[in-house]
Amino acid sequence: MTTTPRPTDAELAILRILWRRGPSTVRQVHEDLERRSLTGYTTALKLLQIMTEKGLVERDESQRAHVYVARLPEEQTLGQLVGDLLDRAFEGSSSRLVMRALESRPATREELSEIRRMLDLMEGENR
Amino acid sequence: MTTTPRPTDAELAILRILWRRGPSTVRQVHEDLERRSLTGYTTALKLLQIMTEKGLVERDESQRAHVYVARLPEEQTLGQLVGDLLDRAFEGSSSRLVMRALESRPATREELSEIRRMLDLMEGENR
DNA sequence: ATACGGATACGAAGATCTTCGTTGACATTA
DNA sequence: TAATGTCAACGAAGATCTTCGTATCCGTAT
Repeated sequence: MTTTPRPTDAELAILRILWRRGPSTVRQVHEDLERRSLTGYTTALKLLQIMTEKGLVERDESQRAHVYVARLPEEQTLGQLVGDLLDRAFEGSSSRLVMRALESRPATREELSEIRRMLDLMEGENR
Repeated sequence: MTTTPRPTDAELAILRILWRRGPSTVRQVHEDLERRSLTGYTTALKLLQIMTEKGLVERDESQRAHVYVARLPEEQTLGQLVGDLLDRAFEGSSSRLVMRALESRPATREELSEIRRMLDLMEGENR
């Protein structure tokens, strides 16, 4: 029963880096982070330490420069985030959420057909 | 240029009540709120005061019991929330978000076909 | 050994969120 | 008019978030 808290904005930014890069040291995360925001090295370090306490990441201390990894796969965490928003704002109705998503960021034609493919898949499943 | 900050969890809960009930007094909001969570009257009051400062709600002070209204329509605020999550977590790709939504909360057959209808609509639009 | 450089640990400050107790204003009623 | 009850205002406490400065540890090169 390993339930992790919802990551904060800053934490999510770091998770995204870890998902993309794989296992990384603080320095690597910080360098990546710096591209977008101007934050100090110790800020990244502190966040990673807190995220370790929360169970959002895992730390390998066998090397001098500790190596951090996201504990949950990207899909799972993003699914939780969406599910959370679904509950908090949409009364659990995915169709309402999808409607808002498509209106707020009009999808390309490719995306639309990709979504259709997913719908076909889902319908096939629970038939 | 009326940009409102992203509502917090507690603020969103109140907005949802206001969208559903329409203009409401603190007492009414509190009674509604109490159904789910056990929070005090002054908590609801304080939240509504802060939300007024932030511009999330508007206050009519002409009566002794002030009357509060959500400043933005539900669709717009939810659209902002989804757009925000889209940027923070999905690199703006709505199809990826839709995929996560449908996997994390399998939709009913009715919802699925409703989503299809929306897709048809969208495709029709930007053709 | 010593000094240097790169790394983590610690602690703290300021902002924001959530909650509530207390106070004072004001209207209704006895 | 005095008592009672309802309401908003205020302030504050505790939690969490975000950010850093400083201290400390430790390997490596002198």
